[in-house]
Amino acid sequence: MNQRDHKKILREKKLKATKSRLAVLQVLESQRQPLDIEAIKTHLTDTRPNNVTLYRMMEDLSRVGIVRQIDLRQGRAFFEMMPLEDHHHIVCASCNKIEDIHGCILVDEIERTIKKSKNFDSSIDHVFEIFALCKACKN
Amino acid sequence: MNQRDHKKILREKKLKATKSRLAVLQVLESQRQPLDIEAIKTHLTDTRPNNVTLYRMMEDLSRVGIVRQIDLRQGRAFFEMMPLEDHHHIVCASCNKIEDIHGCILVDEIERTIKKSKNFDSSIDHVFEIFALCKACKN
DNA sequence: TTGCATGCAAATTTTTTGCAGCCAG
DNA sequence: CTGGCTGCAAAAAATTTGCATGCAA
Repeated sequence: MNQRDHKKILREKKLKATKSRLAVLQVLESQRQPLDIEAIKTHLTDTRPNNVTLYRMMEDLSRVGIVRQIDLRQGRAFFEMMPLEDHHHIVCASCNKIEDIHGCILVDEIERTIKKSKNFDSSIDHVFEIFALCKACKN
Repeated sequence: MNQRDHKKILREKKLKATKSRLAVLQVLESQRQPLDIEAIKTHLTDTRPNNVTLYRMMEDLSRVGIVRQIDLRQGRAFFEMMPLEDHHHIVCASCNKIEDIHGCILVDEIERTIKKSKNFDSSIDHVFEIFALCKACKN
């Protein structure tokens, strides 16, 4: 994904392709793991949007499905690019190490679930995180 | 689950069976849906622990696995009794309505995932929430 | 040009910390 | 009795709001 792609994606969602947004998307893309607001700022070199802007940005990007919000039980929100191929995380409850879960088969499960639901008939997004103690922290 | 059971559960986890804790467990048990700190207080009739106490309580109860923490993307933590038979939720991204997902088959998926992991070999807990727009909010 | 985006200041909300007093075991 | 639990005050951290200015389309 290069900058041109991100511009296109933003435009399709009726969001302006501002420098800040493109920079943030670049960071999320390259880091390949959930980042909180501070971490996003850390990785931004030139353009350094205000925290308020970042919060509003992440809200907008989440709403239109360009990024997704992740809860790692650390008292604040984390974000990552909405994955093309779905994946999730195992999080160490002690040192917060994150390992990706690939090849997840939840799509079918979600389909089945929605079909049985009485209030819902389609899903926007989902989260699936496993919390555990990593081998290192067990000692 | 009556009060005697809760006492036993707390003792087994080396936590004292105080009035506050028993009252909170009673609330979580009877409400059968994730509650935040304010909601827990609302449902407490006589004993009304301080917010600080509630935060510390939920941390302890989560740590030992009596309750589990849920993220509903509402900017604060929700809690529910750790379910005997695993279940999860579909949450409306607009009105926050919650519907339970029963008969979830994630246990096997988690087993498989942990087996493939290099940093982890067992799990404490997991979350699986689907976010969607409910039929009412789609209009 | 025009309205969405951003920055700044300030407020609000959520969660944590320190310390003194309390009560379950 | 005694160490874990709780309350109160206060601080810290995360997130939101209002308004003036800026910039993408």
